[in-house]
Order: sequence, then C-alpha cells, then structure tokens
Amino acid sequence: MTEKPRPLRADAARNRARVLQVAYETFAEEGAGVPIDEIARRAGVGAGTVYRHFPTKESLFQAIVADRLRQIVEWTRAQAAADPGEGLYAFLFQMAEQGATDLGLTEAFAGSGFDLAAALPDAEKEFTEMMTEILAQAQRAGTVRPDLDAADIKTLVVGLQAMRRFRGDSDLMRRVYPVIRAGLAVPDSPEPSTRGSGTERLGSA
Amino acid sequence: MTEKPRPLRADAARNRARVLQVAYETFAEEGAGVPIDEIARRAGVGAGTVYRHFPTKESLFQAIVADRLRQIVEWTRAQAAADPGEGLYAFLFQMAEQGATDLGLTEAFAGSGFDLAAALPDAEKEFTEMMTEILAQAQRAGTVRPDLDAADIKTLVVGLQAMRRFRGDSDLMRRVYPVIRAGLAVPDSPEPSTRGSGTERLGSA
DNA sequence: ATAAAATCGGGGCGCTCGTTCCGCTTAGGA
DNA sequence: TCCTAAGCGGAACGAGCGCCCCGATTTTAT
Repeated sequence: MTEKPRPLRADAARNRARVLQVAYETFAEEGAGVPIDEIARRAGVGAGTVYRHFPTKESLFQAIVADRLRQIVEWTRAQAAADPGEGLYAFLFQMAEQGATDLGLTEAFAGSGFDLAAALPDAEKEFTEMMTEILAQAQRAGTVRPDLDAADIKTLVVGLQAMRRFRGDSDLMRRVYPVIRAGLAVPDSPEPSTRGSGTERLGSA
Repeated sequence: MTEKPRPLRADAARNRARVLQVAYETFAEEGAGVPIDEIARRAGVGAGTVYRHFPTKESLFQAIVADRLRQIVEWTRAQAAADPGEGLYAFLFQMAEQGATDLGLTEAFAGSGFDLAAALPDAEKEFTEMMTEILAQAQRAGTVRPDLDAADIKTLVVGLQAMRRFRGDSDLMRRVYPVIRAGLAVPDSPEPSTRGSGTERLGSA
C-alpha cells in the first residue's frame, strides 16, 4: 500500500467537485436511474470525465449515499443530545421529509436493486448504531414503546418515505404523522390482539 | 360502436388466457419492469402473440391491475359486511401482505411511473369509493379515529406495502402492525402537538 | 516559452427491451 | 378433404444507456 496520491490537477479537482455536487442534486431529483450523460450534461463536462473520477455509475451513487448518511447521523445525534425523548421522532420525520426531496436516498433505503449493507457496510453500521442509540434514549425517556428494536425503526423509515413521496403535499402528510406518533407512544392499556393478521387469501386470476 | 366481436379462434383464445395468467404471475414476481419476452417465454408463445392480444405492454399491465383491484374490492366488501368495525383493518393488513407477493400491484399503487387514476379511472374510482365506505363504517363503529379520510388510508396502504416489501420476513412485520393499529385507534387523551414537523434543514453537500 | 504529462469530450460499441413485420402454420367451415 | 384467413413465432429495427477509446486540449514544471 505505498500511497502515492499524486495531487489532482487544478481543473480536474474542479471538475470532480462539480460532478459530485451535480450528481448529488440529480440523483435526488431523478433517482438512481438517471443516465450518466444527463449528469455530465448538467455538470458541463463529457461522460468520459465522469468515468475518470468514478469508475462506475454505481460507485458515484454510493459515494453520494455515504455522504448523505453521514450528514443524517450527525444531524440526528445533535437533535437527540438536545432532547433525548424527542430525538427518535425528529429523526423519523426528518427521514420522511427526505423522501420528498431525495429520491436517490429513498431508493437506497428501500433496497430496490441496491443493497445498502453490502455496498456501504461501514456507513450502514454507523447508521444502525445511531438508530439503536436514539431508540434506547427515547425508550428510557418513556416517549416510545419498549417493544421495538432498530430493525423496526428502519422499517418505519422505509414506510414513511414511501408515504411522503406518494403525497407530494406536505399539508396532508401532517394528518398521517400524528397516527404514527400515537402508534409509537407507550400504550396505556393492553393491546387488543391483532385481528386476522391478513393471511387470508384472495382468489387468484 | 357497431360491435362485431368476431369470436376468437380456439387456439387464440387459449393463448390469450395463458398469457394473461402468466403475465399475472410474472408481474407479481418481477414487477412492471419485466421484459415482454420473458412473459412470452414463460407462456410458451412468441412475443408477437402477446402483442396481438395486447397492443402494448402497458395495456397488458393495466388489464391485470384492473382485475386485481376488482378482486380486492370484492374481498374487502365481504370482510366489512361480516364485521364493520374490523373491515378497514382487514383491508389494510391484506394490502400489506399483497406488498410481499405482488410487486406489480405495489408499483401501481405507489405510482412510480404509473398513474392509476389516469390509466384506470373506473377501477380507481370504485376502489376509492370502497375505501371511503369501509372507513366510514369503522369510524361509526368507533374502531378508527374520526379525523382521517380515504386519501389518508391510501397513503397508509402505500406505506404498509413498502414496509412489507422491505421486510421479507412476515414475523417481524407482526411487530409493526400493532404500532399502526394503535395509531389508528381513537385517541383517549388529547394529542401532544407534533414536534418540529421535520422542516429543519440538513446541511447540503 | 516549451514540451511532457494529465485531462478532456463525445463518438462509438455492445447490450437490453419495446414493438413491428412477414413467411409459415393451422383451425374450422364448406 | 380442401381452402382460406386467422393466428403464430421469432428475426429484425430503433431507441436508450453504461462504459471505453483516442485525438485534441490544457496545465504545470523547467
């Protein structure tokens, strides 16, 4: 591992930064399916330039998702430090709002053709640890029911992002948040056992 | 509109039925993105045969989604007739389970590149009416909070399907259902006002 | 200023997929 | 049985996209 990180030429560094920024915005708007040519066009460079800095489209996408995850972890930790009981709720609703603005991130989470844990094991691990922590904090503070774990929270994030994306309208979304919040609160009476569990079959074709 | 529905030749009718059945299963497994060639192969016919019966891939997909919607409406009405207070819950959890088995339907609902209301206005209308009815029934029975409308229910369906798809494991899903159910119940104490509303911004790239 | 090295851009290759076309096959009435 | 038109399959076309290549251009050390 004799690192010889020859310093990037000035124009190359500029282009690389520009591509990253533009890819960031473009993946957010259009999702992971957007053609590289489109990103190149918006960045004012050729497709070849994109590929010199990032060997594949996938690697560019990963770089951006990793950065996003880091931001979210940092932001959430700050929120939870300020108010441990509310940290988890702040996180959940922030994630939902990301669903409205960042299609790429939503796809990375929902895992349609993108395995987060396999592609970015470190970032995924840190993210999961953060969720585990703020969930435990909230449960200790008594604001969240104790029978949930980090995997349940991740599931809720996927659901919230899907809902938020479905409803471009953020006003209407305010009607659904309270439902989720009420559901996450510590129940003060024994739960009615869940009926049916949805395993009854529909007739087929 | 001089209908002259010349009766299909026997082999043609057989092929048409086979294509429909196979397409049904294939869209469910692979989603709307599956190539027509794959459906043709599974049905044991040529691609040309598929296109003779359905002018475009889109029209084939629509035919199947319309059928699915009809089944669901029928099934749900029966459930609600048997137990008005539980009808909505049966519907919601059934929809979630569909998320696990029918990718095509999930995509049709979530509306990624498929506008249900525009493509199948009649089926969509009947579906929405059904939801409105069973929601009203449940609210009258006192099992669901009164401050929700059919659009909110549709949003929840999208979220539940995304979650169910994310979690291939149905056991774990049993942990999330109770949360949703608790959230939908009539609150017995005034709601804490939703904090923050998630509009704080994350730093960008 | 000058030349070597790094970088650029965009045309092109290979592949996938929706849709069409057409020569061959087969159902089914006379 | 025979004829005709409905039906069939799969080769082929065109569009979109990831990725590569190479002659032209720009940076930077001397």
